[in-house]
Amino acid sequence: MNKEKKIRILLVDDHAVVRAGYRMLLKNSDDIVTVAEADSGEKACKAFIEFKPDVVVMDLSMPGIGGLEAIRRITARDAEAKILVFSMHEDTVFVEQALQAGARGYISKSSAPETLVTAIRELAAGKSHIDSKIVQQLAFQKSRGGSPFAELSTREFEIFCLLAEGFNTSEIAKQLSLSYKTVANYSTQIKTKLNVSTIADLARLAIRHNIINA
Amino acid sequence: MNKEKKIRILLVDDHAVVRAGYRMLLKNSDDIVTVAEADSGEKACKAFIEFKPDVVVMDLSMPGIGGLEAIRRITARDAEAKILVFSMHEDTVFVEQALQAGARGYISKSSAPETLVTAIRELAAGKSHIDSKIVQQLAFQKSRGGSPFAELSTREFEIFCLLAEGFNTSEIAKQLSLSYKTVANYSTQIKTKLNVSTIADLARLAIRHNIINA
DNA sequence: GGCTTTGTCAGGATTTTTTCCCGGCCATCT
DNA sequence: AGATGGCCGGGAAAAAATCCTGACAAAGCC
Repeated sequence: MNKEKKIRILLVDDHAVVRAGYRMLLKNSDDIVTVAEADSGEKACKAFIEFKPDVVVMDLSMPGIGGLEAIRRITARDAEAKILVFSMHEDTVFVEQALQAGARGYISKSSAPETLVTAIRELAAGKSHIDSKIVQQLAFQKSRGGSPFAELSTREFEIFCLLAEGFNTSEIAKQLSLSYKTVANYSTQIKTKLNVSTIADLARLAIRHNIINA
Repeated sequence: MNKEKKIRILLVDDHAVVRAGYRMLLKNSDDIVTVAEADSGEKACKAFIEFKPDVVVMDLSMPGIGGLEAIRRITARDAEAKILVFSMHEDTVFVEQALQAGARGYISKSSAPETLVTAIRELAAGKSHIDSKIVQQLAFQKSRGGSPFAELSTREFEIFCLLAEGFNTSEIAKQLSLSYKTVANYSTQIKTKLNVSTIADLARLAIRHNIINA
C-alpha cells in the first residue's frame, strides 16, 4: 500500500444514490478516502470548514445555493481549496462560471469513470484538471471572442431577444417597423452567429444567460 | 447466502461514472447481479433482447431515443418486462409518461440508496414500486387539475420534448423512425394543445416545468 | 358481436417561413 | 477618398408548417 497520507475527499451531490456510487467507486483507489459528504451547497461549506478535505468533488446543480455559490464561499474562506466540479453540464457557460468562482478542475459525468480518480489525484498534487473535450469547446468559443453574444450587433441582439421571447417573424417586423424580409434575414444571421439551428436552442441560450427568464 | 436465482439487472444510464457507481452499490446486495449495461435507449433495447434481465434500471434523460421511447419499445416486445425508472426528474409529468409507457416502478435519484435495492426486489417479485414522495406529488397535482401536459398523448409528449431540446422536424423523424410529415403534423397539434405559437414558447414552457434544463 | 372513440401514422395541397444571394444606403475609421 | 461594417430589404428557391383527408389498431361501450 502506501504509507503517505491518503487524499481526503469531500463529496457534494444532492443525489444520495449518486454519492453512494461515487464512494464505492473511490473505495477501489486506496490512496483516496471519502471523509465527508454533503447534499447541498450550505452543508458543503460547513463540511469543508469542519473536515478540511484535500479535494472537494462537487456537483453544480443542487437545490438552495447552487454549486457555484458554494465554490465561491469556500474559496473566499480558503483560497487554497481544491475544488473539482463534476457536472452533467458540458456547456461552456457553466465551465467558465465554475472556474471563475474558483474551481480548479472540471470533468463531465459522461467521461470515463477513471477520469474522476485521475482528476482527484492531479488536483491533490496542486495541478488543475479540465476535461479535454471541454477544453476544446472552451478554446473554440474563446477564439470566437468570449460571450457568444459579443459578435451580435445591436439590431441583431434586439431581434434575438424577441425571437427568444416567442415572437414570430412578422410580429417582430411590426414591432420594429421593419420589413418581414429584414427580420427573416436577421434571424438566419443570428442563428449562424450563435451556432444554433433551431429557435428552441436560441431560447434556451437566452435563458441560460439570463437574458430572458423561462 | 441464497441458493435461489439472483436478480439479473440491466443498467441503463448515459453517464459511465454513474453506472459504475450503481454497479458498485448493487454489488453489496448478493441477491442482485448486474448482467449488462447500456448508455443509450437503442442499446438498452438490444441488451434487453440479448440478456433478458429480470429488472431494467433505466434513466430517462439520454441522447438519441430517450428513456421513454426505450421503455415503450421494450414493453412492446415483452409486456412482462419489469422496468424501474431511476431518474433525477421528480416532476410528475415524467412519472405519468413513464408509467404510461409501461414502467413498473419510479424512484428518484435523490432518494435513499437503499431504496434502489428495495425497489429492484419488489419489481423482481412482480410488484410495483413508486417513490412515496412522488406518489404524494402525483395525488396533489391530480387534485389541482393536472398539468398542461396531461392532455398530451405519449407520442405527443415525446415529440414535445425533442422539439424543446432543439431538434428540428426531420431530425426527430429520423430518430423516431417516423415520416417527416407525421412529426410536422404532431408539432402543429402539440402547439395547439399547449396554446403556444412558436417553438421558443414551447422551449420556455418545457424549461419552466423542469422537463428540460436550460 | 358491432359501434364509437382515441391514438398513431402519413399523403396531398397550400401557405408560410427560411435561406441564400444580391444590392443600396449611411456612418465611421483610416 | 476609399474601405469597412452595420442596416435594410428584394428575388428566387428550398424547407417547413398548416390544414385536410383517410387508414389502421386498440380500447371501451352498448
